[in-house]
Amino acid sequence: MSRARMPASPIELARYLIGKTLMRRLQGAILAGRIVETEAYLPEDPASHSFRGMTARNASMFRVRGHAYVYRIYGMYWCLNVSAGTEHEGAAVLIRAVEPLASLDTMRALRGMDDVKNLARGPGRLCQAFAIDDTFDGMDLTQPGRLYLAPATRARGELGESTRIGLTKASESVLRFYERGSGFLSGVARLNA
DNA sequence: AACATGATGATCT
DNA sequence: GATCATCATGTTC
Repeated sequence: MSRARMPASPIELARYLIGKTLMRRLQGAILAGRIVETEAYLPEDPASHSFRGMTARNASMFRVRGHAYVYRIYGMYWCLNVSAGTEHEGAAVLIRAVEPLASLDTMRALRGMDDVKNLARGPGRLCQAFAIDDTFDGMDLTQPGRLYLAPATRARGELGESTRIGLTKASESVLRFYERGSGFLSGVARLNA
């Protein structure tokens, strides 16, 4: 995916990434998923890790758009973001869910379960299904490698938007985006209408 | 102490 | 099937 074609606005990037493909090379297998749900996290956003400036953990959020920001949540899961905006801006797009497209059996093995609908729905599950951890933090996702972004495999459906999920701060901001009608979304039904 | 979560089991409709 | 409470767990500030 070309960085030049990625919108410089973090919110626009969150919308742009819906429908695009997340690719993962793993021991000869190519895992692929269609991004169906994202959230934007902005510099002046109390819920954003970048809100209080750059630290060792969030440094990748301050890179130019298209780099991975991976962090650990609740002591047991990883979450994958795509850095957004310009260098030093401090924004990111959280990839919250993908629709599995290829190497589903590898994902099933990594997740320890069979149901396709639940393989990669939710940021923690997604990272487990794609074997993503902190070794990916800071990686450029615009170039083919262990993990990268690729064009959509089919036309995108209608875009939906809602408040973000799981937040205590800034929970009213409408910064979550998803492909309407997808059967692979996280969150509750009323947020997916 | 809080946390950008998910698995599980209880209690509904 | 939906919804809700509970808890496991490590890092950050």
